[in-house]
Amino acid sequence: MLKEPTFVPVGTQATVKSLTPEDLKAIGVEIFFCNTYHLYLRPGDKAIKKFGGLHKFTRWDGQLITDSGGFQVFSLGKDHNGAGSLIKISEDGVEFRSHLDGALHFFTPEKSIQIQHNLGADNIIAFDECTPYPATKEYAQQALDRTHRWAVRSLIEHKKLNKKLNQDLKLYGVIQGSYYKDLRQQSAEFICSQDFDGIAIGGVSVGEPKDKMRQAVEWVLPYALKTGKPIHLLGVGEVDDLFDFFGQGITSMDCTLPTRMARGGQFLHRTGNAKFNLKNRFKDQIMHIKYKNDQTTLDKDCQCPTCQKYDKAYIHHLFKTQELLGYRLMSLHNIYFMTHTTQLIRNALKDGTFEKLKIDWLGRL
RNA sequence: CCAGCGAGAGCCGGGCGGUUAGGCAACAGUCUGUAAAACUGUCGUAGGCAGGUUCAACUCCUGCUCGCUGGA
Repeated sequence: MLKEPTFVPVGTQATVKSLTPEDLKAIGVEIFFCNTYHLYLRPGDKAIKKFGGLHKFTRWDGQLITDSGGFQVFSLGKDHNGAGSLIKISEDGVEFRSHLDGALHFFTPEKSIQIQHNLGADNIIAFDECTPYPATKEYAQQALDRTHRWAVRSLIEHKKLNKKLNQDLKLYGVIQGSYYKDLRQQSAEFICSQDFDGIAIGGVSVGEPKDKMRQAVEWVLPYALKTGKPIHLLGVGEVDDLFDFFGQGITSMDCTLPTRMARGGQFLHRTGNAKFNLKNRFKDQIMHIKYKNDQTTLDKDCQCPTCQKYDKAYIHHLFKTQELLGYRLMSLHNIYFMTHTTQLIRNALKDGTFEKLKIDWLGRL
């Protein structure tokens, strides 16, 4: 499990897109996040189990965490360009229509946990519903109660399997509650009272304004901190989030953003001291015409493998020509930026210099 | 010299007497437990030139220019 602030890149299909395990090691990655739903569909959890589990399959000897499929209840539930919802939720579980071939699959909490045990990540997550935003209070309450019942079922199945398979996977329970204070607190109280190994905060970064997200986390944090267990913030990871949440005791967060942005040509960087916290302060687009002849690196003083050798003009060219190397170099850089910044935060928290560091970066506390 | 065909935005290109072609490129924006090497927006009254017919022409007609093909 993760004891210190850790940024967790996302490798949905058992790969952080475009990078090898050696790359990940080189840029300070300790753990990455795989997905139960996607790996269940392809290549299949049983296949992965036969290969000896995710670690052997991927040749990654660091830690791994799998998501339960709970986020897909949200993301596949949305209409994508009028394609219609691919899921149906009931008390027992969720009916998924595969986005690959339309076939029906049914996930229950037990099934999600079974799949996750087959996949064999070090850390796994209870099956939940990532509540869409906005949600009515009635719906949020109903979804929350169901998620709690699923949490208990997940926990029971997990303990059973850990014993049966002689494994010691760690299970995170997920707090939901949408954007209602009493529901969030109710959820925090319940999840924190159960025998989970870690606490995850979910249902955030689903389209809500950022101040609401911060508030929802703050409602819940006192309960989670009291348990002394690792606290994972699901799906969050803009640069300012690292400071806002690690600073308050969150121990890990995962996010697709650094890798997804990388593939879109956006690179993370830090330029000078911020007097105020401009949106987009930490990101820029390599394909902008102004970088066509720019022979400086993506970020001044960056120690990542990309910035050790390559300049903006070259990476600009790789993106304009859609060369695969561009995605790779940019992913290396962005993830390094996240892990390195997290490392700075770790150190500052130990030294007691965190507030100074945060003001230095964000221009605020 | 004659005949046939063709000419459209930076490039390619379908259609049509009236109302957005479309694609690519270019430029910009968006992305927070990945249906994402994705998505969105902008590319300005573009129609080889000159006339004619018509309420209305990129579309029909005439001439010219240029290009391709074939023939003397």
